[in-house]
Amino acid sequence: MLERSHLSIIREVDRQGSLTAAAGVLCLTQSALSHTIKKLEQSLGTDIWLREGRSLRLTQAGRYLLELANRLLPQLDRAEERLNQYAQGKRGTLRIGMECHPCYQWLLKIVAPYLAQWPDVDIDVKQKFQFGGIGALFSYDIDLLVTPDPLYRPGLKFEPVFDYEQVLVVHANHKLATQTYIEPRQLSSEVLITYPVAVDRLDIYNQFLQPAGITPKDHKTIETTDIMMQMVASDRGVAALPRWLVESYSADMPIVPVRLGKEGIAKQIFLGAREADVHIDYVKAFFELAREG
Amino acid sequence: MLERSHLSIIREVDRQGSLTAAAGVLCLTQSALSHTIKKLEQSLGTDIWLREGRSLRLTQAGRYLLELANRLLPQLDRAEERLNQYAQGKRGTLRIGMECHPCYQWLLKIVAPYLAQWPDVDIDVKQKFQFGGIGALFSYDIDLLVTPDPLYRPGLKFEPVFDYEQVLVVHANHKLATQTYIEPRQLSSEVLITYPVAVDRLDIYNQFLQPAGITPKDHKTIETTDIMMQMVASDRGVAALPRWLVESYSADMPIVPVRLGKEGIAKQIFLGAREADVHIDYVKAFFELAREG
DNA sequence: ACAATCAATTAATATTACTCATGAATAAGT
DNA sequence: ACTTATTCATGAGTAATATTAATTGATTGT
Repeated sequence: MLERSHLSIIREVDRQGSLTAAAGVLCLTQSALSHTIKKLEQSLGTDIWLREGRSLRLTQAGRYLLELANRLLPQLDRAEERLNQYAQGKRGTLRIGMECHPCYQWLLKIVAPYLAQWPDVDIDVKQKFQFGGIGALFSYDIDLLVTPDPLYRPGLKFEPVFDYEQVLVVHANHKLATQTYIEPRQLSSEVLITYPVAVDRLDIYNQFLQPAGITPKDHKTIETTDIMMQMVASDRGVAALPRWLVESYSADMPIVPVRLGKEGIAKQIFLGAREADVHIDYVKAFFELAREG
Repeated sequence: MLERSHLSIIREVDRQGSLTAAAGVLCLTQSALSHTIKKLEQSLGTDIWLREGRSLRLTQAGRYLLELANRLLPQLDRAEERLNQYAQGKRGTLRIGMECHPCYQWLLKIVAPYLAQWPDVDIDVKQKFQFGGIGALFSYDIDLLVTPDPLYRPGLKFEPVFDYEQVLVVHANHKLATQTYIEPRQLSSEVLITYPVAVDRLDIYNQFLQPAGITPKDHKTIETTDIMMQMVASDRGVAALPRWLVESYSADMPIVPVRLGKEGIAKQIFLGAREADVHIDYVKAFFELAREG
């Protein structure tokens, strides 16, 4: 079998011009080299060098092998270098899962400085999971999970990364726009726009409408935050979103936030990872940036 | 040091899904494998697999190594094959991939004089590629590619080797047989016979029918040129083929070529190879013969 | 709860690779 | 022409490494 060491020998003999010199560079005795190449030539069934006096000249097969060595060895060297980076936690791919539509804007703010700080780490964001975000973490489809519902299970670690208030967003001229806060029944005549996820995972349902036994007049689902805001801005319905997100849009659009219930709905977003991974440098760094941001 | 055997192990464990099975294929005991990979992981300083119960899952470093293995091992295999041929006094084997059904006839014309000129070179023709002809070139499954769609990428070299006109071939008594050229809509009542490849890779579709928004009455696919010609000769349908090919059949069969559109469809066939190979004398010679032929 | 399967471990053994000492051939110096 | 130095090849002994067989512990499926 043609091994890497054989290719190294062929390259080094070519560079040094003699077995003895090559042996020195390769940290072997001349004898060991001589034995090795003899065995190699036997196993290949063809000579690699023509012995001319006390010097060597490559055969055709030898030239071919030298070419191969010059092509493959650098790749192997680079691979080892990279593996070393993996080993030291300096390089990797962070696959981030998002279970929270409006968090995307927040993530972007974290990712930019992160990429600058960790140039050898790639980031990949996924938003669909067959068995939920937790399942995706366990099955190694993702490495980090951004979610409002942490599920504390052995092997996983979650940490709150930011708090916010979930508010109702309505058109500036909407009849609810001037209220300090609204009650559930005031939504029974409204069109509610939400992201397309299961109803029981929407805070406005499970923390506001359902306890009061209210359903809105109509319920529409929209994938993207931008479009959702525009629907609200054209008074086609109301939506429940983070206050900070609403405020970032309200400068450009006729929309206003209204508190949901007297106390408001307080929310937290968590960042989760497999416990086994949290000690990795570039994972740890992401948590730190997330905590600050 | 990352050796070839390590890459083989990583690839085989991935293929077989378990150490025990891989050990069988690699002619090792399970224990030997376990020892080897443990040592490898230690020397790399990073795990390659996560042990989950009794199964293994690749880490990021492992996935990287698997990729490396899939890229390098075929090259090493190929090299050994080649050295074996050197050992037997052969120059090598030219493995030619064909991505163009009717080019087979053209190839045969080149191959005959080539074999006479290079008695020590064997020729092998392949027609199916898992990841396309370009992929087959990169992964060293083939050395030359005959294709109508050259993809100029670093490391590859393509050269046009012949031009021809793609024509419609119809039965001699067919109503279209006497036309100087035909328009797309004239095919809407015809049965079109093509090779079994994706529609968007057929010139008659993407250069003739689709721009005009026409589809034929029916579409049948046939593997072999001979049968296709016989179908046309028995007036069961029409086909689009190179003019020179049609003319080589038209002496024996009642078929005639008809121009597709006023200007006709001009086509070029390219011969491609890895840049690293084009200087090899017997590869260069093939290019030269192809250019002349 | 049981049998089956898999990976890890241990200790003994076999194989391989290396070194040292030496020899034969070649090139260079006097 | 005769050293002298250098280079590669060889053989025997040894050190290093790889492999095996047997066993354990854990996990999975029935």
